[in-house]
Amino acid sequence: MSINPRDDASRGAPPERGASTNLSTILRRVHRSGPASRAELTRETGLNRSTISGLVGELVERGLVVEVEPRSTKQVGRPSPVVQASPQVLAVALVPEVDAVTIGLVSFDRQVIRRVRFETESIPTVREAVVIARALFQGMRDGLGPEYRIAGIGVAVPGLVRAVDGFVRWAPHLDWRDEPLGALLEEATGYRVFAANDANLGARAENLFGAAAEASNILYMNGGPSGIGGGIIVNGELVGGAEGYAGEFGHNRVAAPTDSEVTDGELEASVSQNRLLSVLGLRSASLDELEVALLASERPEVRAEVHRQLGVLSVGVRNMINILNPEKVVLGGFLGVLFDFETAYFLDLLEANTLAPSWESVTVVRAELGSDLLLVGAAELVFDGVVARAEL
Amino acid sequence: MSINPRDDASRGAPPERGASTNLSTILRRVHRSGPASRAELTRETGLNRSTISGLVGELVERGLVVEVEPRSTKQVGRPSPVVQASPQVLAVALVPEVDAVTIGLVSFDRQVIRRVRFETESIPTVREAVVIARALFQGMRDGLGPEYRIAGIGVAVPGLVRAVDGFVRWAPHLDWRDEPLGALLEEATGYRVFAANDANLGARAENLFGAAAEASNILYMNGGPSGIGGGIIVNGELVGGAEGYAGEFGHNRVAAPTDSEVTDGELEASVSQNRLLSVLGLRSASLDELEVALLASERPEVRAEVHRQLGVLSVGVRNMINILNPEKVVLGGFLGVLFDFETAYFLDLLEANTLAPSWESVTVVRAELGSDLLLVGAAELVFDGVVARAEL
DNA sequence: GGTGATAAGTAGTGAGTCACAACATATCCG
DNA sequence: CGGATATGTTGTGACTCACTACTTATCACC
Repeated sequence: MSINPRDDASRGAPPERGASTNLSTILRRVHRSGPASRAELTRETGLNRSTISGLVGELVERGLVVEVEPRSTKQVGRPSPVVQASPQVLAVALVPEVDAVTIGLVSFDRQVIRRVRFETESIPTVREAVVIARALFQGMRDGLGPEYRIAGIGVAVPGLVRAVDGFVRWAPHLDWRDEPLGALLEEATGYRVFAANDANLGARAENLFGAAAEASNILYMNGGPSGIGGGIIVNGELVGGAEGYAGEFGHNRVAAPTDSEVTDGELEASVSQNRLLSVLGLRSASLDELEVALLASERPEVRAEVHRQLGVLSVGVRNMINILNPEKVVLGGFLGVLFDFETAYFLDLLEANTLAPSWESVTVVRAELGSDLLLVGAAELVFDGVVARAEL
Repeated sequence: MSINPRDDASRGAPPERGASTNLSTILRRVHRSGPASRAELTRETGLNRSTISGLVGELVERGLVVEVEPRSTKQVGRPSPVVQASPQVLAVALVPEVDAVTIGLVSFDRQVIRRVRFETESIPTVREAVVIARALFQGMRDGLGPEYRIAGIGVAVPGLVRAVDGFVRWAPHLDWRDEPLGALLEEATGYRVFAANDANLGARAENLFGAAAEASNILYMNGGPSGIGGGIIVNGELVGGAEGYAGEFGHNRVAAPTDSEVTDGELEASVSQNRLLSVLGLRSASLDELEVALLASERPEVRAEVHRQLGVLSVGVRNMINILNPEKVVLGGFLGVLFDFETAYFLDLLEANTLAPSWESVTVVRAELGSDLLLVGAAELVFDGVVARAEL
C-alpha cells in the first residue's frame, strides 16, 4: 500500500486529442454528483488549487461547465465559486416502444428539460420510428434558443443492439430484426447516435443517479410488461460483452425447488407481470395500480403467486450473486413491486442460498428512478463520450 | 468516430509516483505478448521513436526489461534491438491444496523457472501452509543469484478470498475459514502478498497466455476433483466483484430438461468428476487417465452419463452466454475433457438455446494451459502491480 | 567492395500539464 | 477594524513526449 492514500489523479498529463485525463475527471465529477465548489474539487481530486483553477477555466471556455456564485457557507475563508455541468449542453434521448415513441431532452446537469410521448396506432417500424423521432426532434429544436448545444442522440432499445453502430439485432416486442437503426437516425438527424439495450441503460441510470449511486458492482434486474431484462455493472462500468448484448436474464433457465409447476421454462415465463395481473383479475395496469391492487388484495392465491414468483426470482438472483459478488442488487419494474410487497420473504430465501461471504457484501434494494429512467440512461450514452473527450 | 484510428497512447504524461502510463504500456506489451523490437513497439503504441527510446532506456535502468541483440530479419534498415521482460524479476507463486503445498518461481518473461510440490500427510492448516511455504521459499531463494529480484508473492486459493488483504473467508476443501493468510504470509516472508481464487486465476492465465489470448470478454469454467469454479473477464479485466468472491458457478441451481434426476441440486452436484469416474469404474484418476478411459470405454452408460453432465453444464453455460455475451468460453479441467469428448453434442445444445446474436459472437474452446496454470495465474497477481507501477 | 535506399536510433527543441511557492482576496470572528 | 482562515491567482520549474534533423546499420545491386 502506498503511504500517501490520496490522489491517483495524474500530473503532467497528455496533450492528446485535447482530452486531458484530469479534465475528464472534473467533468465526470460535476456531471455525475452535481455541482461542487472549486475547493471541493481540489480536495476530492487531490490536484493542486492552481491546477483546478486552470482546468475549470478550460472547461468554462469549452462551454461544458458554468461557474455560479459561491454558496454562502458561513465559513471563514474566501468563498469558492461553484462549478456545475452546463445546462445548455443537451442530449436527445429516444425511446421506441410498442405503442409510442418517446423523445426527451436531457441536460448535462441531469435535468430532463423536455419530454414528448407520441402514441402510435400500431407497433412502429424502424422507419416510422425514425420519421417520428425526426419530427419530434425538429419541433423541440425550434423551440430552443441558440445557446443550447446538442451533443448527440441516445436510444434505449427494448432488445439486442450492437454497441458499435446501433444496429438492432432483435427487438422481439417491436418485431424489429436486423435493422440499421443507428445509421438511419444519424442520416435523418445529422447527429451522432448511440444505442443500447433499455435494461442496460436502466442499470446505468440507477448506478449514476438512483438506488445504486455509490456502488461500482451492481446487478440490476427489471421486470417489464413483456419480460425481464437487466444490466450488470462491474468496476463502475456497464458490462456490454463482446457486442453489447449482455444482460439477457429473462431467457435463462433456473431450477426453483419452490416451483414445481414450471421447472424447465425460462425465468420470464415463470416470473411475469401478466401472471401476476391475471391472479389479481386485472387485464392491464400501471405499476402503481399493480402495487395498489396487491396491497388491497387479501386472497391467499395472490400471496401464493407472489411467493412462487419470488421463489423463482430468488434462484436467478442468488445465482448471480454467487457469480458476480455485487455490492447492490437493484430490482426495478414489477420485480420492485414484488420485492417491496414481500421483502423479508425474498431476503430470507436469498440468505439461505447464497454463499455467506458474498451475501454479507450485498444489499438488495428496489429501483428508485421512475419514468425518466430510460431517458436519463439513454442520454448518458451521449454524455459518456462528452466526459471522456471533454469536448462537444 | 475519430478520423485517426491509431493511437490512444498518451502524450506528455504524468510524473506521478514514477509511473508513466506509457511506461506501463510498454511493460505490459513485453510481459504479456513476449519480446518485441523497439521498432515494433513504436508501431504498436503509436508513440514516437525517440519516446520509445527514452522509455525503454528508463525501463532498462529500473531493471524491468533487458535489451538483446537484434534478430536478423533479412530486412533493409538498421536492426532494432529486441526488448523483453527481465528474466531476473521474479514472482513467487503459492498453491495450497488438500494434499500438497506447491511453490513456484515465475519470471517476468513468463517462464516457470522453478517448482516444488511438497506433499503433506494431511490437509494443511493455514499455519502449516505458511511454514511450509516459508521453508520452500527459503530453499529456493538460497539457490538464486543476487541478480534476481523478487517482486512479491501470489497465492491461488481454492476458495473465497478477500481481494484487498488475502484474508481467506472460506476454503471448503482445505477446511479453512476466516484465516488471515495474506497477513501471515507477509509477516513470515517480508514480501507483499496477493491472493485470489484459484479458478479466477485460471481464467486470467488462459486470457493472458492460453486459449483466450486475444479476447477481452471471457467466461472460464473449470472442473476440478472437488467442484466447479470459474472466472469472468470483462473488458480485459478479471471480475472480482465487491470483495473478490466472484466466479462461484458451482453452487448455482440450473434447470436442465435433460436431467430428470437432479433438478433442484447445485451444478456441481450434477456435473462432477467423481460421478464420471464412478461410471467408468475408477476410484481416482488424473485428467489424462480420465480422458484415456473415456475414449477406451464403449459402454453406453458412459456416454449417457457424459451426455447428462454436458446437458446440465450447457444450461449453466448458456445462461452465462445470454447474460455476459462473451467472446470466448473456456472449459478447463474435466469440463474440458467432457467437451473434447462430445464437442458437437455440446455445441448443438448450446446453439439451440442461446440467443442467436450472442451465440454468433462466441466460440467455445478447451483450456490450453496445463499444470502451470495456477502458478502463472498467481504470479500474474504480483506482476499486475509491477506493470501498473512500472516499479519493483 | 563501394554506393544508394531503407529503417531505425539519437539529440535538441518546444509544447502541454501540473506541482509548488508566494502573493492577493474574500469571509468570519472578536 | 484587524487577525485568522480559506481560497483564487500568478510565475516558475519539472516532467513527458512529439517533431525535426542527423547519425548509424543493414541490404541489394552493380
